[in-house]
Amino acid sequence: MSKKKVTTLKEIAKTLDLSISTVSRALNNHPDISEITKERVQQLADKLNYAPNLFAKGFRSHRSHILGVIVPNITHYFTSTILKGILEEAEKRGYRVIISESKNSETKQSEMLRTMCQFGVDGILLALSRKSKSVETILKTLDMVPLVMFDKVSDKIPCTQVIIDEEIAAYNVVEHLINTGKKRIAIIKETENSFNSEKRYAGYLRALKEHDIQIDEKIILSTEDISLKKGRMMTNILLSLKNRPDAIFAITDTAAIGAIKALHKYKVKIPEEIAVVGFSNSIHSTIIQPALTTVDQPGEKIGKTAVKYLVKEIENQKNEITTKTITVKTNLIVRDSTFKSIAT
Amino acid sequence: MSKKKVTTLKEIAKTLDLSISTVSRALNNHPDISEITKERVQQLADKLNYAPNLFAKGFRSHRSHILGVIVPNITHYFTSTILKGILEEAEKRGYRVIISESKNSETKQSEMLRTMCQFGVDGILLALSRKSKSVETILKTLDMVPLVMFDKVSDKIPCTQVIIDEEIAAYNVVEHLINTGKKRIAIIKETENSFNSEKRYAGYLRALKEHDIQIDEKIILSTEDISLKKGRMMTNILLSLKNRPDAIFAITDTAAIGAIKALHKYKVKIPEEIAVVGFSNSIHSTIIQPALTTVDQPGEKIGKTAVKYLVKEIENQKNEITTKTITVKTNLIVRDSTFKSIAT
DNA sequence: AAATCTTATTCAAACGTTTGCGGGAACATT
DNA sequence: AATGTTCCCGCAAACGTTTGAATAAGATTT
Repeated sequence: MSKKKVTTLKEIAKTLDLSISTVSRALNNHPDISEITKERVQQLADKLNYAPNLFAKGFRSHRSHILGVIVPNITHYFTSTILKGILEEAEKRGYRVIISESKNSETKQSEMLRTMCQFGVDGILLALSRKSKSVETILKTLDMVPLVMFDKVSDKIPCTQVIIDEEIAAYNVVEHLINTGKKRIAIIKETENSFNSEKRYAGYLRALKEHDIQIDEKIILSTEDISLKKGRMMTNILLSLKNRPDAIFAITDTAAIGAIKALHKYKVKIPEEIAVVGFSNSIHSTIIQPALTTVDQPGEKIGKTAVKYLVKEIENQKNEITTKTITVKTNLIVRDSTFKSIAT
Repeated sequence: MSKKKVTTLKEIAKTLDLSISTVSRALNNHPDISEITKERVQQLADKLNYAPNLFAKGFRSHRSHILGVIVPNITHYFTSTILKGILEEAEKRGYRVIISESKNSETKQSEMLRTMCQFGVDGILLALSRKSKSVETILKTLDMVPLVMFDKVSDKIPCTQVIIDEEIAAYNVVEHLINTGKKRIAIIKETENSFNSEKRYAGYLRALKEHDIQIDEKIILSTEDISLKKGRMMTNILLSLKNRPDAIFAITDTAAIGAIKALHKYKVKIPEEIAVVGFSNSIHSTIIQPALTTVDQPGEKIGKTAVKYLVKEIENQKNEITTKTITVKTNLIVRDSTFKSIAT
């Protein structure tokens, strides 16, 4: 029964005995139109529940007021908080958002960039899929439509990027561990192809150096596809060392939880014997026992900021490429896995 | 530098010395066009990277090939898995998806329905926000555009609905508890305005009745806005009873986790003294100790099914209202919180 | 040889909106 | 009375596509 009886400018014009253009201008508050006709038009429009045909509009103006978002996986909690921010900010600014999952496949990602361009989005927000080696497609879309990257970015792409202060965050983590008396801090990180992991690792190294702590390769563990299981496995390795670490910094909350589970199994006391820190402040971090010390990444803020910059670029006529990098501050959240509060 | 140098039919027509209509028909594989011109046109189109202007197309055909999705909260894991399914199925069928969060506000939900209609989506997928009392706006949009509801639905709205077998799932939960020897099964549910909670409660009651177990109002607890904290509070109440339950069925995983935390605090053995079951198979359920027995809801399948039916309705010319209710099967996942496997 | 049918193509209208330009009316200025 | 201004408003083109109807040329039938 979808009777699509939509009102158009023509109808309003006819019943009010005006021209279409006058009606259009009246509704757009054009100065050429007298107040009284504006009033008449507005009233009838309201009564008839007039809504401009977005297609006709976009068709003429070459503006869709749609933003495209590509992320590896919406199911990931941190990602979903970013999306929340994106949705809110976009909506506030009169944009719709279409979302696609690249599922960590580079070919899928490229295809999506292409179809989104063709679809006519006004701009694209992109979080890189893992192992995005070739930036060619991205560069190509870059001169089709404004692009802002967030979270997972690459310095090979000249565009504005919204990220968190990975290096500083990691530095703070390690410094916190040192402050609680830890001297032998292990790290569980990803292999080189993860941009974020590398930066966190850099923060780890700097913190150790600045606090005059020897770096020991034996307790620097890398893995591809980091996960809970991997965190557990890596921790098992650490436990088998003659010279065990007294703290584990896992580059990811899930890996940290894996670490905690492994420590539980071997009845290692957390944090007394070995402290554990994660990264992300995922929802799990308060579920696990002991509650996990971690780095809170303000997802919504990242999303909002990214939209803000993208819209600015869209509405900026000059069409210049901006390559600004915006860094959003993180927060170290100290919980029982590194420092037991009196309450417990 | 966004040089929007897009190829149009006109260009192709001119360089090939054909009319625009011929080119259009050639690309759409119209039988009137000779094979050799079709070939010529196709080749040039490929070379020039021609992509039809979606606005012009939608403008004429009144089809946007966009689906609108409204959910209370994308951040909720179960919801995000549904979205994943929606995205995948929609993409496969050539539709884009725009997503909005109603944030459990009915007014926001109404507004979104309105703006989505105005925007020109071809169909809407809706998960009701909590406490959606007035279905008026929904009914109104219902005769503007095809609508399919999922997860949180209402029987007051005549449309196809994709849900899970809440009642049976709950029945299975309770039966499982009975099979493990439990005789005094408490339930932590939501107050009446939650459709799903009511159905689960019905399953609970039926299971008890069919197994000749007395229903005891003292261990039937309701709360508004169920949460981890509420789960913990309710459990505290249960623990304070003279006649404690030997199992707790929390209508929600998070509440179940709250229950487990409360039980931990009072050193109650799980499952020996009190077993705990949740509902959702959220990611937390394997993080918590002991791992939580829960009901797995196939989110992706729900999403895919919903899209399937919506698209069918969109592409069905007859425009009849269908009010089918599709029930997707759930799976009881037994873990340590009700039945310890030998391994542990 | 005229009429009819095929086949391949073109014409032109239409979708709903915006916008530059032009024009008429009213009013003020010379 | 002629000119200039200001204020409102209408005309018509344009955006890119699809599609029914018209056309032209060639093949087939009468």
